Amino acid sequence: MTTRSYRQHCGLARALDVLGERWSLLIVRELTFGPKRYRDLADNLPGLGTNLLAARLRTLESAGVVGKGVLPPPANVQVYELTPRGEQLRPMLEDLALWGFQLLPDDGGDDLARAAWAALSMCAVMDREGSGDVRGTFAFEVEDERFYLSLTAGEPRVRNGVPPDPPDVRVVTDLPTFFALAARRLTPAKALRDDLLAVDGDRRRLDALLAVFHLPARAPA
Amino acid sequence: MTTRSYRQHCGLARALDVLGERWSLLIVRELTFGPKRYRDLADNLPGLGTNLLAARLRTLESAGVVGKGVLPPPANVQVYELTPRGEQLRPMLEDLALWGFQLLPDDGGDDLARAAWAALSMCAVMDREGSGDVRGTFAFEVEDERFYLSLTAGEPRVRNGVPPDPPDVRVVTDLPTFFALAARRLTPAKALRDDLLAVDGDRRRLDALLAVFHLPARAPA
DNA sequence: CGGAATCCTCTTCGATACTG
DNA sequence: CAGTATCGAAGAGGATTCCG
Repeated sequence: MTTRSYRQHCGLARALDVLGERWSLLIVRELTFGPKRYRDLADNLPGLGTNLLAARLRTLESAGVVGKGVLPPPANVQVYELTPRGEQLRPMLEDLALWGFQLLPDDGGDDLARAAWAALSMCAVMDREGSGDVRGTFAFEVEDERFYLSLTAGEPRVRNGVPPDPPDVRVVTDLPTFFALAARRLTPAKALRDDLLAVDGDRRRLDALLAVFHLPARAPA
Repeated sequence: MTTRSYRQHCGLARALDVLGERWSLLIVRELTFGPKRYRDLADNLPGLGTNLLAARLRTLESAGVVGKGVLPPPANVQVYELTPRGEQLRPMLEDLALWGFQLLPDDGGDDLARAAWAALSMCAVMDREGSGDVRGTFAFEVEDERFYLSLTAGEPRVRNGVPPDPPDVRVVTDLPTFFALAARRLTPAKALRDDLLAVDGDRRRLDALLAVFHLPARAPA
């Protein structure tokens, strides 16, 4: 498996030698949410064959973008995680996500959707335009997804799993409601009234959070 | 030719549906230097088959990233150029170029090298870290390449061809010397002494320009 | 059972030849 | 000059099997 190269002495071409193959950047996206095991990566990337996943991880590892780690006991399982060099890619992924967001159809069709992916774009917006005075840790449970958004210190971040410390707000909902809230087609108040949403903690923090999320408008091709 | 998609309702995945195929971002890179004809694109992207180039241009065009234009008379030839949506990609290309730069081998091997590609990274550095009080238009003639760097108003930019107005400084050199200057392994003074470089105009401006170009250090894999 | 290597089919890529 | 047509080679996708 001799890795293909553009053979150009150019930073962009070199970056694409490492990251430009199919699925590579989506693997990096998954790892921006925190360390993941092989199986979880495969589950979040349907269509990616197990042989390719292994090959991509090998390529990314030898380029110093991802590394293998071991979760602390009692888990003791092997996980893949971003190295510092991989973490450097986060702002580029966010920029690309915002750029691509304008090309997304309003209706997702039957495409796979994950709330954490939308949360990544939200972080990107807050990174770039500030998050006002919204602070705190927000734990989300959207169908089978568990992730949390921390706006405590530094940059906003989405991480998978449950927060290490009790969150300020805990939000339980389903995927359509989450997307409707993010797109501001629905207010938390109305979602609560219709029993589409459950909130633990200070609800006003959630209102404040959603007020900052003005994702860019979508423009059709 | 039904264009392949990741089928994920995610901005990044959508961006990669459009830009993630082989060669696409390098085509965009070429067009960041200004409008180009089909042949010039093909010449700068060896290894890219003409059928693929046509296919990529079609895909990029239908995604609203590139458009067809016609050069003003008497040229009257068809060119491809970035649309505003394509121009939005410039900062991401620059970020990726800087990220990939650290992975470039010191010795280019027998990879294709272009001075304009290095100039793109230089612009990226100046974009991010400021260009001090360096101002002006710098025309470069590096072997068969003609491009210019403008630091007049707004952001630094590299464009191919010759500047519309007479440049403040005109620099003629060869590729190894250009790279040595950019990497600061060589000073303009010494290059001039060794007859590797010719400068028209205020030479101190060139010194000032090169002083700003501290490209990131390269770290091997 | 999770983490991969193997096999096989299908699509895409890359190079050349060809056409308006 | 600006593409289209063609074809062998390489890569992707899916199922299955192998290892620990």
